[in-house]
Amino acid sequence: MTPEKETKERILESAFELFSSKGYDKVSLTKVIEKAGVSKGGLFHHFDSKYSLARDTLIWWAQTHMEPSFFEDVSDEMEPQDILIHFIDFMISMMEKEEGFTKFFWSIFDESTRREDESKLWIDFLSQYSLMVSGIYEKMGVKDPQMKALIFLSNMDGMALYYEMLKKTGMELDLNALREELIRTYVTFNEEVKE
Amino acid sequence: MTPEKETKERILESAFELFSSKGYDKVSLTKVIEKAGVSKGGLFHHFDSKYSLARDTLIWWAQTHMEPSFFEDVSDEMEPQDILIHFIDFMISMMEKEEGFTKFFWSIFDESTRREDESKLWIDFLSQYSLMVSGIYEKMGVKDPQMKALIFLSNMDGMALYYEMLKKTGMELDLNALREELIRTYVTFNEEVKE
Amino acid sequence: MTPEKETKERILESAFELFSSKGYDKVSLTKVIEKAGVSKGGLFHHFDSKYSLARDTLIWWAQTHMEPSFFEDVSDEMEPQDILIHFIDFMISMMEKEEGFTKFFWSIFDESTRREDESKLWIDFLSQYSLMVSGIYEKMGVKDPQMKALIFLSNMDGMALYYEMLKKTGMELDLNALREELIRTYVTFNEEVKE
Amino acid sequence: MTPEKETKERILESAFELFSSKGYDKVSLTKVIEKAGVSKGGLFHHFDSKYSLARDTLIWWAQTHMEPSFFEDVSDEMEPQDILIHFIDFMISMMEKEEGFTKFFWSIFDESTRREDESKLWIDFLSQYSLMVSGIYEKMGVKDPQMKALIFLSNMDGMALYYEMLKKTGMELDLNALREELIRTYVTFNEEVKE
DNA sequence: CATGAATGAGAGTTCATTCAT
DNA sequence: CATGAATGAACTCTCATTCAT
Repeated sequence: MTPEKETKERILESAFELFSSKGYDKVSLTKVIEKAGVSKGGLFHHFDSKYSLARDTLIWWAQTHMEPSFFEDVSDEMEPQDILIHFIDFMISMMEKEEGFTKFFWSIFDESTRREDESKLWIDFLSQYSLMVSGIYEKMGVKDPQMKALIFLSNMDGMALYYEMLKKTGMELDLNALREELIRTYVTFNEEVKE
Repeated sequence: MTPEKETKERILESAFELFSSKGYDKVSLTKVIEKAGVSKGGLFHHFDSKYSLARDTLIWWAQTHMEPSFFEDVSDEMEPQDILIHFIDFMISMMEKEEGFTKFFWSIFDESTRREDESKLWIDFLSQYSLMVSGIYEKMGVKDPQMKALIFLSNMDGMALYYEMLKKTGMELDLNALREELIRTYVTFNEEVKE
Repeated sequence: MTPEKETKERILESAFELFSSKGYDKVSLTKVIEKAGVSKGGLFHHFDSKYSLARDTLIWWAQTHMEPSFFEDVSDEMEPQDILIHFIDFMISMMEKEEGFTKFFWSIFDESTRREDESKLWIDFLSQYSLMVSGIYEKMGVKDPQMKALIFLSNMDGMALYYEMLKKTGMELDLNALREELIRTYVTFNEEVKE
Repeated sequence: MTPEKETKERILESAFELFSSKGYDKVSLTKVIEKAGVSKGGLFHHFDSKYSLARDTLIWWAQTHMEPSFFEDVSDEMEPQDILIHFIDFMISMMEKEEGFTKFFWSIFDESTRREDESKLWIDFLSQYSLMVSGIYEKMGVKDPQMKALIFLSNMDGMALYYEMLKKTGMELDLNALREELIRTYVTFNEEVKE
């Protein structure tokens, strides 16, 4: 590895830790450089602005940490239901390991609208999951697969926020029970009755 | 009305508009006083700090605008399912009318965790809805009514965030289709098959 | 005098001294507040930005120091030539007393174009002198009075710059000789020969 | 041409364009290297500092672009008046073609005073024109030829600044009328009456 | 000769908060 | 009750300059 890559990566890692635990507005670039062990100028040599640092950090993290760990266990031969369950398990493990990711995502999305960043970043981000899930629901014969997918995905995000809130207010959430109820809600909702 | 009340209320209204459209961090008290037409000192006469202004604004708004409009149409004699549908309709109308409310709520909750107090406030806030919804699911014979209620509520919040995101990225959401799919997911999930 | 006025005036005085001796770009707001004995916030309470501080300082100084001292000795009954001589004397005394004024003026004008400040400030500033001088040349029967006025005024500015340059390079300028040659050039240019 | 010369010349050309259009302080070396297509290190290999780049750029430009085009049409056999007219025409063409040159010159002179050296440079620069013009006025029998020359030269500079200001404020200047009035002021001032 | 990563002091600006009036 | 002048720490960002490669 060249020194360049090391520095940039050190900044990205520090930035991710800070942004995901505090959110965009509560992180100062001074904190980032202190954590990364770089100078002010060093940071701006690699990133144009705070916003572009945050956006690049999000993309970098999604591409290097999130997507590989999600897609490596998903194959086309899997049963639709199993992919949904995999998704649920994946989100639950994300809640546990990368607590602030949801907050990070939303705070940067929020900033992007303020900056009128017209990139299709967010649509693309959502689309890859939305298409997959709606495809599954289509196979499962659900009436409005796209809407179902949207409800499912928004619930994953909402749940991650609730998980953090409950944790911070001192309430433990039984993740196993959560998993089972999510499966009942989104996977086996019409099987219980059938059988 | 005494002049004092008028001033305080003017501040609360201005604060709500600003906080809900921009979020806690992006609103400066200078903007609030300009909108409310009061002085800096006037604001600090009524509120101890920016945080307490935001918190009081949230509570005030929930008590005067949200809760009355929610509970006025709910009675004990209603069918459980109808209360759920009422809840869904209420949330959808909130999404339309008070766009930023969810963002406002979360940004202030976030801020409160930095202050390490007030956690009871949020538990109480959540509880009144959580208890009601889990009570309904209990009557409906759902396996884990509390978890179902949590999933339902977190979905309402997640959906509100998605609604804003989609709107800002230029995508329209068919609220009628959303309503029907939410009803299928949370109300009639086991009826479709029965009949 | 109210305390408010004192602070603002202290800032304006300090700003004028610094801006006129160093020029817009070489003055930092930190230097201004140190000289004025105010805090950063105090400065921004009275002025919106560095540029508006500089612009307001220029206007303030022109209105309180320059224009009164110029116009108090000018009356409508004066001979046209005497007004021109008064103007020349005035400019020479400005060169001596307020060395950097010309540099200050041009550096702020330059900044204003960068900011696309569309105010008619500069045209108004120039116009009041231009109209007066061209009126005089009209009475004197000069062929193109407006152009003559423009040449005269631009020479006053150019001379002020040269005066500073020569002083800084260690060369003294005989102001009496300058005055006489300026009078020959702009006032009595056709009299020498007549008589 | 060696590659070195090409690089250095590319830097000088880019630097001149930028410095003359924006002035010393508003040009960053990053802009210069971007325009010239060289690296940071490459620039500092050829020039010791920003100031020395600017100073060398000014000298280079004067020697390669300005002086040749001025002196090539001037010969010792010309009538004194014709040389003055040539000077006026030259300045007017400079105003049109190389708008920012005057601003560039003054901003670098200003910078040099902060360095407390190099003053000889500016005296030499001024002297070659000053001596020439005062020599002409001596031949023409003017009372104080040196002062007249100084007034003439300072007027050329002042006029260039006014020309830019008027242009930026949207006012067109009739350059033919300007030329004629300048000739009346500095060349034929005592002829009109004679005849 | 040339590169570009890295530095760090300093720039203009924002903002919650205080307090004399 | 209300005013708004004043504070100063913290913010994002710029820049000339250095130096290992």
